[in-house]
Amino acid sequence: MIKKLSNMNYNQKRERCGQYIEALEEERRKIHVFQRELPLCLDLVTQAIEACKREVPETTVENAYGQPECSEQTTGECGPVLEQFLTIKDSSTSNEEEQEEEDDELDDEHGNHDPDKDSEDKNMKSDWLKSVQLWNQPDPLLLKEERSQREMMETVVNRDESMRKDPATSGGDGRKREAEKDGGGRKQRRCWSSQLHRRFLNALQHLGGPHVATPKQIRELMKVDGLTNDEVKSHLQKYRLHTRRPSQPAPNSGNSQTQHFVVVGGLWVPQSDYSTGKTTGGATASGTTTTTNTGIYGAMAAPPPPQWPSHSNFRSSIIVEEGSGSHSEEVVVRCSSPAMSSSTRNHYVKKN
DNA sequence: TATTGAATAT
DNA sequence: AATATTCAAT
Repeated sequence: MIKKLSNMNYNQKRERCGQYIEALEEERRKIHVFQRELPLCLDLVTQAIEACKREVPETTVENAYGQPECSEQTTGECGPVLEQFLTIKDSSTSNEEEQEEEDDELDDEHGNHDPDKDSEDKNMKSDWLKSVQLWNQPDPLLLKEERSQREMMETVVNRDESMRKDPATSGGDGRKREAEKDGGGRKQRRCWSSQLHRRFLNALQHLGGPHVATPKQIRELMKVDGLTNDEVKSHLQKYRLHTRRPSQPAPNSGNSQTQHFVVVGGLWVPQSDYSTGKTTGGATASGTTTTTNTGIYGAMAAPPPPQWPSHSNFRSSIIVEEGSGSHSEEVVVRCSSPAMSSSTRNHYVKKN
């Protein structure tokens, strides 16, 4: 009896998986059109499909008892991905959402099981862990090993929640108390972790570039609570500064401008950052990629492009569209971002 | 007043 | 260099 039941159950689930795969494949077909704009998307969907296929077809017999779950308690890697996509599927086809999820997801993945990375990446990892709360919470002494697992899981599940939770509220002493205590003291510095910065960039992207994005908008898009307008403003200011045309401060000697950039929503971003280098299929936007590339965020540690220190978060340079093609092999991808169209301050399109 | 960008200050 | 704060303009 029970046997039968569970069997049924399994078959059902299996069927569901099949349907799911179909759905995914359809989705992939759709996305495929935007291969250039959403290479990561494509990649992820592809991966998901593959993962599903891997899990479903084979394990017919053994799994009858083992782990009938296809989408629930899946083993490690597949789980999160599936859930992610399920969510996406549920929330219908909102491109922006998708994109956002994408990025986060991507980061997670890289931060977790990318094999080839060392010193730099260890930093990344711990950083990633620390920035589960995005703020600099004073607990660098905990062992990463144990925590990593636990927190990773937690984070994957309700990553967003934990993020927008107020640090002061959740046990840690935030900047608040000190600030309150000492009325005249300065605010505690906000540390822009790469995660935070990523969200920043993301928002920027959605808003159509640093020139059109406004601090408030950015803050709202980032959905990181506790984050202040002023903080964003400051960060934005710095970003803009560093993002200007590298003219004087770049004593870049014979640096061959071989950096490949991608314009996405008005954002110039090193191709490596955008396509994460881990492209499957032809997703690589025009295969110029120097495969050695590594980005700050994901699994890459590329040499600082034009003038940025490698430890810096800002790796993109905004360059207003101009034909003066001094950059040899730039790839221009235009991504119709919602904010691009609706913005009173679109003056950034001004050429030269 | 609220928001913003630039200039300063730390 | 990276944030915070101040200031003037909108």
